[in-house]
Amino acid sequence: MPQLTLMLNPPLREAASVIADAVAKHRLLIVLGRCSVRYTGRGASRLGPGDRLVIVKPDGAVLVHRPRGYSPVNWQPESSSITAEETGEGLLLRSVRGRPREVLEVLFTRLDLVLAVEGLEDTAEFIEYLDESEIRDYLAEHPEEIEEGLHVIRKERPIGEGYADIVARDRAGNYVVIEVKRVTAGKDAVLQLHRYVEALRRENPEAKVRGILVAPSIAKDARTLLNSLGLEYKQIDVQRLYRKIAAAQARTVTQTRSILDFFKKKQEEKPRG
Amino acid sequence: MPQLTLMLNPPLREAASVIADAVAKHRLLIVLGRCSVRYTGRGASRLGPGDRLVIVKPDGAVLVHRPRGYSPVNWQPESSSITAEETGEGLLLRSVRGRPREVLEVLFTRLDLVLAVEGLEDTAEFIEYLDESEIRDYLAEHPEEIEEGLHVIRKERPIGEGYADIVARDRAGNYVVIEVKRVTAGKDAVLQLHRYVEALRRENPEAKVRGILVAPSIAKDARTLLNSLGLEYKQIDVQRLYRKIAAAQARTVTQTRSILDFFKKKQEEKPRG
DNA sequence: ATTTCAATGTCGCCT
DNA sequence: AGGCGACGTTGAAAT
Repeated sequence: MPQLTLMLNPPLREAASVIADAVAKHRLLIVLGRCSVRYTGRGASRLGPGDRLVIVKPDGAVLVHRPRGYSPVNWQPESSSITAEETGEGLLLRSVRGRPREVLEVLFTRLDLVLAVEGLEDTAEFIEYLDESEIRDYLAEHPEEIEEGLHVIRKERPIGEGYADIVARDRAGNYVVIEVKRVTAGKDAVLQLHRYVEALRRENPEAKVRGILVAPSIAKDARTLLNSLGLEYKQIDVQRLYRKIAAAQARTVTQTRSILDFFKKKQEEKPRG
Repeated sequence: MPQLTLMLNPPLREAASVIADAVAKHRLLIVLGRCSVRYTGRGASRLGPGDRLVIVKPDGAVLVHRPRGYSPVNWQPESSSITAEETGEGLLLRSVRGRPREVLEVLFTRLDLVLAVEGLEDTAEFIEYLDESEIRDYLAEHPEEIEEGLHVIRKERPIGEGYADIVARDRAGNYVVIEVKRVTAGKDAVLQLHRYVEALRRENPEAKVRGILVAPSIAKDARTLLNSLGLEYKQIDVQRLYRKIAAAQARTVTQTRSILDFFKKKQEEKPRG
């Protein structure tokens, strides 16, 4: 059970030592109060006084959140070194990152709440489904989803400066470079594919090399660009593929972290779904 | 002054109504406790039980933070609709986003702290310096930093599908497309420049079009690609440019949000720096 | 609403 | 440590 050290509306001086102690002992620290923020590093920013929530994690990550929005207005990644001290202007929380050198300073002029938490336990594994690699791996196993007669040579093939998702040969023996996207493909995806096709052509000047962009949809301009580059587009239904992936895994040995877990739990949740 | 509603180690049932009330009234909500997390939407994820910090902002943004790391393990952007209720399994906090449809569920089995905050005030303007546009604008005014004799035609010129940072003519009358980066340029930057050069060539088949990538450094492979595409690279010293930008602004009319403010404050801070 | 691009992007993987 | 690409990228600006 986590142990809490809590202060409500503490004087700055009193809070300073508690905060300094908390960060020194790598506790989770939560501070709510009125502050100004300064950041200098890769970029630079200033933020005048306002009520904000500041979080310092046991690993040294710092987050400054305004009352609105998903993203912190300022932050510092893990392993920043942190100090806290009372100055003439207020309570200064200072976080310094080494490489690249970046400094984040939060100057509190009023504290509403200071909370230090010790003994947090969180060892659970974070499990993600439905990412691009799952689609890519399935399509590599089942290239007929893209085109009949495709024979996969390899996945994640290093080509030139990057990696082609899948390289295959078609029925006629031509090389086929396949780029997979799980979201709408833009021209960046088209150019990525183009680059791999060109690189493979340079490697095999005698061979014909096709390029197929596989995605649930494609932006209009990206489609135009794709056509002009002589590339092809194959639409896929991501949801349908996920179901197939789950079904395929159901037929194989039980795996941990299987996409099956995802559908199983969905099932339990909504027996009528 | 913000008003706090605080509960320590509250029973789930009791907390449920407080939490539901807080989110309904768009208060900042901070919850610390043991929970599991499920997300389904563009992707999908599962996270087993562990101690976490959950934040619900007045605008409906939701953040689930583990004890380590900068980024939330799960989240929901602003304007998600949120409900909280006690179920047989625990206290379920549910956030639903409309388009795209995404559902985030946090199931608490133990609560260490529940805090609702009303009346947060934060109207200060967030001021950023040293972003790309500042470099671009300065270079457009001082193209000699890139090459002697350059004459800028325009900035942010729409070309093909995007915008070239700067388009100029060199001493020989050739078109010069300039792409500016404030960080190490990768091949994406090279390809971006290449695309603009090609587009301008199509627009002006008779003209010679050069392409210059301006960046503090360039990745090795990106350099190779750049060379093979017949493009050029001009190194810049970003810190030196910033100083020049500040100096240039010092000579012009006072502006709000000037980079000068940034250096001024630095000066005050370190009179001997 | 869609497209495009920057970002203190962050994060993970690989060399 | 550097390069590379995915990300539930997010966010802003322009069309």
